[in-house]
Amino acid sequence: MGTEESDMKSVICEGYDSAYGVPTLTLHQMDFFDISQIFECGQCFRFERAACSSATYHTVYEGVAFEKFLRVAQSENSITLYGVTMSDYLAVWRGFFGLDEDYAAIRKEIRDAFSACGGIDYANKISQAMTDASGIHILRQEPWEALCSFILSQNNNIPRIKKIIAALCEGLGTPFEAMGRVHYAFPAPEVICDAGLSGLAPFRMGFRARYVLDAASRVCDGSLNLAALQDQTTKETEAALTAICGVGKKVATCAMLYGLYKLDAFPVDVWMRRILDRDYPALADPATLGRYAGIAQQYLFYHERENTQKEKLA
DNA sequence: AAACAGGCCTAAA
DNA sequence: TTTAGGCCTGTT
Repeated sequence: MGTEESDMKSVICEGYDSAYGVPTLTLHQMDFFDISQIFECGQCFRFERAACSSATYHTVYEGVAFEKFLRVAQSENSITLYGVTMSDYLAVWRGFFGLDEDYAAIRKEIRDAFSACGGIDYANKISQAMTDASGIHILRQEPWEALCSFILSQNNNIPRIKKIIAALCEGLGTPFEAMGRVHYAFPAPEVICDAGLSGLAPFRMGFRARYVLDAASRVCDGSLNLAALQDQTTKETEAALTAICGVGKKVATCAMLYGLYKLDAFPVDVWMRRILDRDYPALADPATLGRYAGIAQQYLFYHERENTQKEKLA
């Protein structure tokens, strides 16, 4: 779907940052892209907002993905990636950020799908959410990391999920140096298998530890092949994932949307249940929302969280 | 202090 | 096939 074409819309400039002593890549004309929304919509647990004293940029995030550290800064209509060359960008970050997708076209398709389900009323409601959350992209994360992360997310809150994952990576992940600091890759399934329950204990996963371990052992013994699942249908993949102890429909759907890039996967958690019952009662099955249903879900989720936060402050 | 947090498992109807 | 409890742990 619109690969080269959508890239043409942004102008890419290679540069150098003397403060960090690293190459940079700046992408201009970034429509429908907001790192704050992307990293605060609950899809990713390893990126945090960083201090930003620059006059050029208003927001900075830092984190690790694909065993690489990334610092990314955003201004009104451009982003700068630190420590990134053009080949890094093409190999990793372009896909990670979903910059090969045409979000304008996706949004149109989502609106049409909602219209087909509930008429102009539903179309207008989803359009409102898409306007408020217009900078959301679904990240292409590592399958194993996403699966683990969402196993850990169950009956848990985001700050603690982040804390557990950070501890897990520090404890078992391979360290590497970048931009003057030490960072940690997400530990491979083999490492988690070797650690066993006792090795995982320091990370305070609680009852989720044996779930993570079961997932890891299935990957290690070959009964679960995450890479192969990328080519399977969403339904087949869900069956394979829910075979893991501690992985139900919701966790499996998150792993598919965020880790296997199945954009039609529509996770229904307690929040989404509430939203659907209240605003889209005629929508019996989210699967009818088409191939970008998962992105629609993300718009709805972010929009809802923003509004409830505003209510709290008021 | 009791309840809750972006579910899932198990036991019991 | 659907429905209650309980679950590790940390916060409010």
